[in-house]
Amino acid sequence: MKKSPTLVDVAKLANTSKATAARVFSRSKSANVKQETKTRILEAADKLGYSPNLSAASLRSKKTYLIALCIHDITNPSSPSLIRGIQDELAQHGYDLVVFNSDWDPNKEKKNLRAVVRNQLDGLILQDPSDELDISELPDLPSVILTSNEVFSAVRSTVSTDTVGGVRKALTYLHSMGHDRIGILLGGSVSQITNRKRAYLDFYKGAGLKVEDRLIVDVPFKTRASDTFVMAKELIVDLMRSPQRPSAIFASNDMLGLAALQMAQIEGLQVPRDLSVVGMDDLFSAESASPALTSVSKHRFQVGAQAARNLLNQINSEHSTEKEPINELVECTLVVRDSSSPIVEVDV
Amino acid sequence: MKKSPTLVDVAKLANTSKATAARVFSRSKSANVKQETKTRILEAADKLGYSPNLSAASLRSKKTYLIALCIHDITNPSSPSLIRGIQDELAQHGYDLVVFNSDWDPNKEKKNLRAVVRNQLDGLILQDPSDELDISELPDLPSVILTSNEVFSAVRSTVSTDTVGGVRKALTYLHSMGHDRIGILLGGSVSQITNRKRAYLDFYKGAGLKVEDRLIVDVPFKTRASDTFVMAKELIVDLMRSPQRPSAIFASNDMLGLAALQMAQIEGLQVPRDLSVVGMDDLFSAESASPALTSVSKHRFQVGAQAARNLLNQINSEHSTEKEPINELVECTLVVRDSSSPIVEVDV
DNA sequence: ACCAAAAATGAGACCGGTCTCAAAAAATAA
DNA sequence: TTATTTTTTGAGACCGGTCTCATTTTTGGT
Repeated sequence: MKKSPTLVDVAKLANTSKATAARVFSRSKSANVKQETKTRILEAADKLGYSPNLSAASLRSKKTYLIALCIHDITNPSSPSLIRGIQDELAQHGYDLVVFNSDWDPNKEKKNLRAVVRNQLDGLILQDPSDELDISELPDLPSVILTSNEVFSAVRSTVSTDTVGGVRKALTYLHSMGHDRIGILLGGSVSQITNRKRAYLDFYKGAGLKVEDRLIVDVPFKTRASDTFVMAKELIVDLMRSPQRPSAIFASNDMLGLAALQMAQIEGLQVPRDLSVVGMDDLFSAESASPALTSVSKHRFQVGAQAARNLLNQINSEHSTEKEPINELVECTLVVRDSSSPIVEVDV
Repeated sequence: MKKSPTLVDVAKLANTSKATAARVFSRSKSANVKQETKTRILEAADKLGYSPNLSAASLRSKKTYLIALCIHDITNPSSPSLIRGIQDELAQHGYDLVVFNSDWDPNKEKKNLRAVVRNQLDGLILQDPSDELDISELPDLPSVILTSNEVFSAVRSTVSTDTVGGVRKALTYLHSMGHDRIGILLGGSVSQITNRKRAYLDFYKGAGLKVEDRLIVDVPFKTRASDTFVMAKELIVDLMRSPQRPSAIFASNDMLGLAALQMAQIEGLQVPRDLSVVGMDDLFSAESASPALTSVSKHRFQVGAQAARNLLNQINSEHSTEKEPINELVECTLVVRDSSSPIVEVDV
């Protein structure tokens, strides 16, 4: 690992000044270097194997061209498409992404935010900040928050998913096929659970259906997906074995939907003949399930892309007067597959 | 976004010199600052809301405490656990991770490697470099390569998976349950396919079984998982409908295994009674499939952790004489679930 | 050919830390 | 108390770019 050449070395070899050489490599503004000198410099750089030192550049220019993404857990199956959406958008503008996990630990979350500012990252995309995080603790840099929490949307740009609408779409779909006793599996964070439960109750009320408490199942949140999965399966069996089982189940995320499929099979229920199942997230696991799981897509890729675009706008208009935060809502889409069908008969 | 305070500001407020203040925040070596001065400096920093500028630090110290991971596609379902393995290990030593995707594009791969050196990242973990990448193009920094390609393992540390052993484990398992006509679904890159095909042929030869070409199915590689999935399903149907269908299928990755489960259901074959299916990767999708898919785990999390550990060792022993590269092999493990069982009968 | 305007180049301060080395202060020994 | 060692502190160079601003060169119109 020998010392790598610097701009001065290149300039010297190209017989020009450091400043001119710099202009060739600088990513900011107009170059204004004569074509001939430019090639001379590039040749010199090439011969020396020169590579600009971004630490030095960013020290002066205050730009690292790195964006932070703070999420809970990259292991979560919906993270990858979110990330991809962000990265693809950022890549077009020469930015790279650093991903931080908090594991749902507020302390780790704060620690990550500190790392973001220490590292001089140019922007931040923050997923679902915990309640422990006060808005005053948000670092003072361009940022987009993925949340529907009004506390944050009041002060920062946000992108959120219209999950309430998504739930409504799923239930409307099932109801239109004759299902009027629909079980709901609620999982995730407390706010997610309450949100979706409300959407469910609203729909039931609006459709003039009778709410049965036993059809509403809360699946306690566990940090490890497998744990939630195991727990979910027990609760689902209870639901399936209850005296009057529902003709359809809406799972508020695909993992719960898959658990339902698995238990249905074990319980000898045929999907969708005996039971329709609809999930939410539209993970690849839904597409590859047997039978393929009908699911509500939250378009995570688009959410990521949207957030990145918003962030880049902020970064590029930094100078201008303090802009109002922009709050965007991404619609859900129902993807119908093989796990749902019109109701056939009601067994009592 | 007002100017943030610097070390000099802190030093001034604490009534000490820049150098002393620096010692309090520097992460390298012994501090040797009197307790009293230290608290005085920390208080000053706290009052000003000081946060060290890592760009400046790394310019001088040549350390960014950032590691690069260059993979093909973060969207690949086995990426997250790999990443997590790496991050958890790195986090313990104060390093963060930057992830780059190549999308199997050699040019993008090279571009990413250049970004790694420009950004002065302290180390590199590179997944399965493309054949177009010459070892001379590898950046000159601590690195671990995830590959079993000897070209690379000769010159750099590597961590690879004993996939050949994994295939053998799966086949041995199926054979021990009476299956002697086992279909194999081959997917992924060319080298992956040839590797596993060889393992399959070796096993068949060793077990004294007769190889039937029609039982060996190559699934062409597509960049998008969904595309591969669709293509796979067609090929699998052909296999299932062939005059003498196998009693078991070994899929060289879980996606193909899931496709097999799905097609079995559509074709009216009951798994595992009519057909045993074994996958490879042990994704969460395998656990959540119906029936739960027996799969060969490649322990991606451990692979990541191992790679990270190896890398950190290199970084910490930089000064010492050029070390020999270390090549590590991670064993596979068979995870038996519900998609496989002893052969019941052979229908002709 | 001459002059104004535009384009290209160069000199050198600057970013905010780290690092070396020497000086000052404190601790310990004699 | 004084000499010696150890701990703490400070001064200032340094890392490798970017940025400003002045200077030089080129261009273009007349």
